[in-house]
Amino acid sequence: MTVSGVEATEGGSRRLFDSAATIRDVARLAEVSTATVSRVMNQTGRVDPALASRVRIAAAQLDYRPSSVARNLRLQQTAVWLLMISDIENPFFTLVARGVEDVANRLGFSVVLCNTDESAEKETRYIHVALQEQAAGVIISPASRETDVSLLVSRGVPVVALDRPVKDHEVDRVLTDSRQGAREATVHLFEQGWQRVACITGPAETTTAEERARGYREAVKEVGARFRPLVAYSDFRTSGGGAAAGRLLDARRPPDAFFVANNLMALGVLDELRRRDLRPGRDVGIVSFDDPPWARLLDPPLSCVAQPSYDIGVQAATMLAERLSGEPHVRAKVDTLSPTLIVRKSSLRE
Amino acid sequence: MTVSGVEATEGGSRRLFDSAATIRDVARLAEVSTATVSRVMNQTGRVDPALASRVRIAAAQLDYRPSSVARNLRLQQTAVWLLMISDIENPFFTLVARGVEDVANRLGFSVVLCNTDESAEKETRYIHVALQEQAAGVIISPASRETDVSLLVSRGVPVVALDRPVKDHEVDRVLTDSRQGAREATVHLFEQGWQRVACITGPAETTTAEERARGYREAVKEVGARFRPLVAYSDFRTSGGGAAAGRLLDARRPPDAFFVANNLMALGVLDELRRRDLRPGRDVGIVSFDDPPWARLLDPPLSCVAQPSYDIGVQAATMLAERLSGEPHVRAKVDTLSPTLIVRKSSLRE
DNA sequence: TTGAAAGCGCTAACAT
DNA sequence: ATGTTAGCGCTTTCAA
Repeated sequence: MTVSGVEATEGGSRRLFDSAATIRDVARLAEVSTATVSRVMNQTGRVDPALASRVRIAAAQLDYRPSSVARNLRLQQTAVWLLMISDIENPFFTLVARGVEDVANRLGFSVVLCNTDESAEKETRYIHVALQEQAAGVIISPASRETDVSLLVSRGVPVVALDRPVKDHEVDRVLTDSRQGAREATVHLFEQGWQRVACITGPAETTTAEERARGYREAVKEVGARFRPLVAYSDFRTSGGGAAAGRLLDARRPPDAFFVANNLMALGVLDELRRRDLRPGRDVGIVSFDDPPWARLLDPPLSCVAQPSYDIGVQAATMLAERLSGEPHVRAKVDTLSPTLIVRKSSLRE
Repeated sequence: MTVSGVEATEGGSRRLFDSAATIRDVARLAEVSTATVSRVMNQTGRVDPALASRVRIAAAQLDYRPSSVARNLRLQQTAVWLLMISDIENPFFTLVARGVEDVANRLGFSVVLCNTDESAEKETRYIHVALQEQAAGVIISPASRETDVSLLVSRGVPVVALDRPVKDHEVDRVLTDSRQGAREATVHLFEQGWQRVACITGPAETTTAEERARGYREAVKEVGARFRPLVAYSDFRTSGGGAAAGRLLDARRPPDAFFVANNLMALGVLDELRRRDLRPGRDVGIVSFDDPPWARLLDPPLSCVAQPSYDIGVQAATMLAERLSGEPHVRAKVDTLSPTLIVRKSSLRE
């Protein structure tokens, strides 16, 4: 933006916009040096109370707000965190974002939300943005396990991985025990008497997708099911989930139950089931990862593997804050939170 | 963050982190002046092809990325837009955000998402952030009609209001015709034979809440209903919607149908109905504003007044871009989009 | 076409 | 305790 706009007119110039007061304006008005103004504003160094109050009055009078741009340039650091999430439309991530934001704001940091859309390219772009804008720290839910944050790490920008780990093992991370959640959900479905439980998971590049498929496979083995695990890889999106369910149901031996690896895909699966007049709890069993706000409202209500989304955000933010204030040399911290199986009617047999 | 970290050790110092290459490093390596490097990087001014390629090679070699912080300070402007939305958990706003983002990115702007939580205080804080960070422009969904963006306007920062107008009438805005949508929805409910249609709307400070209540009232009058309009003011949140529904249903003469002014509150209302064993389409009629992704999945599916959310974002972003490139003196533009009533089973009588 | 140099607004080392 | 001043990395005028 143009902070101070001056328009040339016949015989002179006219102010279009107020221009922001600078530290020099304040210094002039308070009849002190800019150094003193800086000291007063930042509460650094000792300043005579009389001078200090003159400065404060001048600042107020001019509605002075320090330019963070200039400050950042001088300090070579900002108070901004970049939060890169893979899908802003996924309620799991919006809740995580809230957790991050709440902690960050309390500590005086601003959070910039970036949508990577599970795209490695967008991800790379945003990593460069973080570098360019001198982000103080980055919290990222990586699009794939190949996501490379070494650029950030080598420049000394603390990184915390969320939901999924990154290639670089020296990066802090907060994860959900996907495997365990998936296993519980699958075992539960078998225990309810469903015979052929299938799994619809996300892209194979993501560890969450793999771990959830793995937990499912373990469960299939554990209960001694007499069929090969049925795993459909999809994309963690609504449409993908529906399509995967369609394919599975069209097979020669269709499943009679689904463990779906996230809430967006569950939406698609449910849609497909409805289209085929298959009622959860009667014709098919279904459990989804995540516990979106609408899960309880469905008829029948949707059984879920709930993650502590908000807490995941809080935890990640806390870790980042520790890195920023603490020793840079302690080993990477890993925090694994446990999901909870919430049994509702969609997984029970009527 | 500390871009270049040097740690003192016994008898020397050791680099901890790579430090970013600056324009001077590139100039030195390419054996040209910083001015030339700048000209090459920005494609401004003519530069001898030989020099230019030397510069490009040097830049690549050093993995040089211009510091946007320094650039912003020099130019007194950034390429960042602030998008202030009132609730990140509301799918309406996340879709809007996508629309804004897509346009912004195409034009080379970054979008910073800020959550105001319908709080005037947070809103004010973020307005100051925008000023301090020298945002190129601001798109805001104001918490109330008292929201004061004059600070931005007077400093020449273009503002576009979204979903709701702001006090200052000279601000561009893109709105949905709430009144019309509400009227249609209410009339539709009456036409289906529901007798006492109530309205659950948002905070009275917001124009959307008022307009939706107004459309409802007009409809009540229009159909010649023999009762005073039943309007419950709530907070646009899930819990608030449920509470409002509870109060209405506990009254001496409870309603038999609801027009709910947003999707979050509808979630709460539906929850409350279920708790009371009131089935939409059989015991009560219900239409909600917004068309969240889960609306079709409910049983019965939820009738909605759908807004073109994504397009609203696109439109707002386009307006902002026009302001940034165009004459600052044209009058405020207002764009009002029409919502669409989508009839599903929740509003029909079985 | 190219380079030297000023300056954006701020902080901090140094001098007083 | 306060002021002077250099300089963060960049763009741009001005001079060559």
